[in-house]
Amino acid sequence: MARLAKVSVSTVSYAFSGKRPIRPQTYERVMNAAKELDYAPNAGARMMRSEHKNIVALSAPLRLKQNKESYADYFIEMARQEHERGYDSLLLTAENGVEDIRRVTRSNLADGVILMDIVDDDIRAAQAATYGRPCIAIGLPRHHSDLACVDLDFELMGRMAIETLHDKGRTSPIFLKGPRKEYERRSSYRLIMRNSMHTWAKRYGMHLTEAEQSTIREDCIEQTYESIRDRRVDSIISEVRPIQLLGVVRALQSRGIVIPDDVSVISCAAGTPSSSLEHLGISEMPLTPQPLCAAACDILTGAIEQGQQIAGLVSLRKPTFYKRTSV
Amino acid sequence: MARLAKVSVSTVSYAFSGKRPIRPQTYERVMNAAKELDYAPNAGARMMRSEHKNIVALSAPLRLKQNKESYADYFIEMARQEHERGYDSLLLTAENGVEDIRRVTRSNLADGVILMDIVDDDIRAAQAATYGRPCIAIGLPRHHSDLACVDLDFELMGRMAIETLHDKGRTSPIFLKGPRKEYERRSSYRLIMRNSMHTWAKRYGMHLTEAEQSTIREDCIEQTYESIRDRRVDSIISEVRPIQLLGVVRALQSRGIVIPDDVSVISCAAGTPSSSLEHLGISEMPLTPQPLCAAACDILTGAIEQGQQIAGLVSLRKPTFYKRTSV
DNA sequence: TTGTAGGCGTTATCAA
DNA sequence: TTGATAACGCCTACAA
Repeated sequence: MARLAKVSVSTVSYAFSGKRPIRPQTYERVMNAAKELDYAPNAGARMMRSEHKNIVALSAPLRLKQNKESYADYFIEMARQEHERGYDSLLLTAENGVEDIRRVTRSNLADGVILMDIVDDDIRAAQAATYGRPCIAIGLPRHHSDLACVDLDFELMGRMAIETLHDKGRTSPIFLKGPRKEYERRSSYRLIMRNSMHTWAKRYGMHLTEAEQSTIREDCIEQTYESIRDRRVDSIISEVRPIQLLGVVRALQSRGIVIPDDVSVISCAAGTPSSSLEHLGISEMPLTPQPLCAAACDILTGAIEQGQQIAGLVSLRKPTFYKRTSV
Repeated sequence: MARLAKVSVSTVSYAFSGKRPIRPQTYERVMNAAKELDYAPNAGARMMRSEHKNIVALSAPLRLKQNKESYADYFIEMARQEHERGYDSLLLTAENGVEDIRRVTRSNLADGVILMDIVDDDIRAAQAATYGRPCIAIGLPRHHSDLACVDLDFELMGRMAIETLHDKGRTSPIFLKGPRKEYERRSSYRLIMRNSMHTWAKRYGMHLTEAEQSTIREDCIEQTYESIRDRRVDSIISEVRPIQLLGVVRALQSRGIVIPDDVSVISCAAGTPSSSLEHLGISEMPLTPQPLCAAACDILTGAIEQGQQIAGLVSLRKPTFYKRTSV
C-alpha cells in the first residue's frame, strides 16, 4: 500500500486520520492507491492502538419469546442511533447477559454497554460496576447506582392517566393489563406504572380495578361490557397492544357503548402513535423508542468520548399525552 | 500479568488459547493471576494476529417501519445461533447496506456476512463479490451467484397450498395478501409464492382471486362473506398475520360460515405455529426463523472455518404443512 | 511536508 | 513442558 503510493506508512496513516497536513497531490496518490488495492485500515490493529473501538454492546437477553416484538423496536432504533454517532452495535442475546457483557468489555471490544429489556432486579444492572466501561439502561432497575438510566417517567404516566380521568369526573377506572408473563418476570416499567396508578387512584378516592389480558378475548369481553353498562366502570386505561384495544373498543361500541359518554379510554402502549387509535379519537401516551434511544446514545457517547461519569444518573422523560375525544 | 504468574507471555497465550499442552499447576497459576488482575486477552490484538475474528455482520436495513416486527424475529434468532457457534453479531441497520458491509469486511472486523430482509433486486446481494468474505442471505434475491442463499421453498409452498385445495375439490381460492407496501418494495419471498400460486392454479384450472390487506378490515369483510355465501369463493389462502386472520375467521363464523364445509382455510404467515390457529383447526405452513437461521449459520461457519466455497449455493427447505380440520 | 523507528498485545517459530 | 523473540498493522513522537 505505502509502496504503491510511493510514500511512507506514516503518510498513509495521517492521510486517513487527517491528524497532520498532507500535500494535496500526496493525499491524492494515497487515496488512489487505496482504491486500487481496496485497502481499509485494519480494525484489529486500530483497536489495539487507540482507546476508541467505536463499538457498543447491545444487551437484549431473550427472556421471553412473546416479548420480542416490542423491544425489537428498541434495539433496531438503538443501532440506528449509534450508527449515526459512528458506532457499530454488537448484539448480545445470551440468556445470561452478564458474562457476555464482561467478555466484550474486558477484552476491549466494546466502548460501552446498553442494557435493554430491564427487569426490576436486573442482574446486568447490578453488575454494571464490573464492566469497566460506561453502561446505560433503557429502563429503571432497582439497583442503578453503577449505571445511567433513561426511561419514560412511568410514575408520572400513571399519575397523568389517573388525574386526567379524575379531572373529567371519572371514579371507577379499569386497567387492562398487558401479558401476565410480563408481570411474572417483573418487567420494570410495568410495575412502576401500575403502582403509580394505584397510589394516585387511592389518593383521589377512585376505585381502580384490573383486567387480565386474557379477559379481553371475545368470550370474556361480555364482563367488561356489563361492568360499564351497570356503571361499575366508567373509564379504561389500557396497556395492551393497540390492535387488541381496538378489538375491545369495537366490541363495546357494537353493544351500544359510547365513547367518551359511557366510558373514557386512554391507551399507554408500545409503538409509535397509532393511526387507528387516532382515527377513533382514543387518547394515548405512546411508548416511542426514538427519543429514549437518542437520549441514551447521547449520554453514552458523552461518557465514552468525554469521559463523563454517568454512574447513578437517572433521566426520566415526561410522557407525551395525545389527548383526543375519548376523555 | 506474565510477571505475576511468573511465566512467559507465550505461556499465558497458550493457557488461554489451549493450543498447546500446559502443566495443570502452571495453568492454575496463570488463571489465578488473570483473575487477580481482571485480565482478559485484548480482542484487538487478537484480531490482528489471527485470521478469525469471531464476528459476523448482520445486515438488516430499515427499509420499512411496518415490517420491523416480523424480521426482528429473524435477526434475534440469527444472533442466538451465531453465539452458539462462538460468534458475535454486528448489527448493521443502515439504509444503504452495501457500504456498511464493505466497511466491516474490508477492515477485517467481520468474518462473514448475513443478509436479511431480501428484496428481489437486492443490491447487497448483487455486490456480494466485493465483500471479500463469505456471504449468505436468508431469502432468494434475483442475483445470487456471489453468495449462498437459504430460504423456505416458497415456490413449493404456493404449489402445496394450491394442490391441497385442488385435492379437496376446491376451485376458487382467494388469496389474502399481506401489506401492499411489501409488494411495492418487491419482497422476494412474497413475490415467489404469489407467482407460484397463480401458476399452479392456472395449471389446475382453478380461479384464484386476491384480496388486498385493507379489505380485511371490518367494513370490507362483508364482501368476502358475500363471495363465500354466493359460492364465488370456496377457500382462503392467507399470508396476513394470524391475529388478523383470526378476526376474519371469527367474522365469517358469526355470519354462519362453516369451516371447512363452506370454505377451506390455509395460513402461510410469519411466526411460530400459532396456538390460536391450531385451536380453530386452521391449517398452516408457518414461516419459522429457527431452522432457516440454523442452516444459514452452519453454512456460513463452514465457509469461514473450513474455507468452503459457498457462492452460488441455494438451499431451499421444504415448508412444514400442519394439516388440520380447515381443509 | 514527509520519513524513521519504537511500541501496542498477541501468536507462531524456534530453542531449551 | 516452557521461554525468548520476531512478526502482525497501526499510530505517533521525533528527526529530517
